[in-house]
Amino acid sequence: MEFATWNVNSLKVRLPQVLDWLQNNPVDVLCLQELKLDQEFFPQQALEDAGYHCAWYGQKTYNGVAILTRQPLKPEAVQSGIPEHEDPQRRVIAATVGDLRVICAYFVNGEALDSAKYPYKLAWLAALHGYLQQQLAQYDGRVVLLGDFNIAPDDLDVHDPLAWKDKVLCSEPERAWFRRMIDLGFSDSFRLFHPQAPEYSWWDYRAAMFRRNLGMRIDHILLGSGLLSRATDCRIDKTPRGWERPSDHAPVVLTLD
DNA sequence: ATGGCTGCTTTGAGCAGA
Repeated sequence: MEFATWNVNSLKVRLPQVLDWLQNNPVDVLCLQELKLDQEFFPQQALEDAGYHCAWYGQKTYNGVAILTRQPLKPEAVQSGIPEHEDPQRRVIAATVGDLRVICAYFVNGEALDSAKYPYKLAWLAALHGYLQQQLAQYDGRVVLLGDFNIAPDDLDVHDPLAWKDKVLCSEPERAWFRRMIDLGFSDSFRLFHPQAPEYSWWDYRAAMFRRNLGMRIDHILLGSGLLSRATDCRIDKTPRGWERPSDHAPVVLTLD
C-alpha cells in the first residue's frame, strides 16, 4: 500500500500534473496541500474519472487540503480542521482509510520569527499536537500524518544550515514541536530508510535553486507506532519538480506492506 | 544580493509563499 503527500501550489494550475503523476504512480492515498481553491471548485469529477475518491477542505486563494484514495478505497469518518480549534485557515483534513487513520496537514509557514504569523504557527503546532495525541489513542497508533510541515527537522535537511540557523522553518521552537510529535511514537518515514541522505522536498522558484539542488526537506510522512513494522520504503520523487511550470514541492511516497 | 519566481487577487500592484 502506497501513501503520498504533495504540496501542489494551486490545484487549478497543477491538476494535469497530478493526473499525469497518478497515472505513473497509482498510489493508494494521495494527500494534497495548498489547493488554493474554494470548496465548490474542487475538480472532483476529473479525479473520480481518474479512479480516485476524494475528501477535501478547500479555501479561496490560500491553504486548502485534500485526501484522494484509489477506488474502491474511500475516505471515511472525515474530519475537517482541528476539532475544537477555531481557525479561519483550512489546513487539516483527516479520514479513515481501511484500518488506518490518515491526517493531511498544511502546516503554518510563519514568515519570520518576528512576524505575528510565528506565534500563530507555534499555537497551531500545539493544537495539532493535542489532536495527534487523541487520534493515536483512538486508532491505537495506526495513524499516518502526511503533509507540508514547513519545518526542516535537522541541519541535514537544509542546503545551507548556517544561513538558515534560527530562521523560520529551522528555529529551535519549531524543531522542538517536531521532536514532540516524534515523542508521541511517530517515526520520520524518510529517515527510516535514508538516515543520512541530504535530500530535499522543496526548492525555491528563484535563482535556479532546483537546478543547483539547493533546497530543504520540509514535506514529511510521520508513521504511527502501530504501523512501523509494515513500512518498507520511503522516497522523494523529484521528477515533477523538473516539469514545465512545476510546484515548488516534490511528492514524498511511503510504502507499507 | 532581504531579491531572485510563482500564483493569486473585485486587473494590476501587492500579498504570500518558504
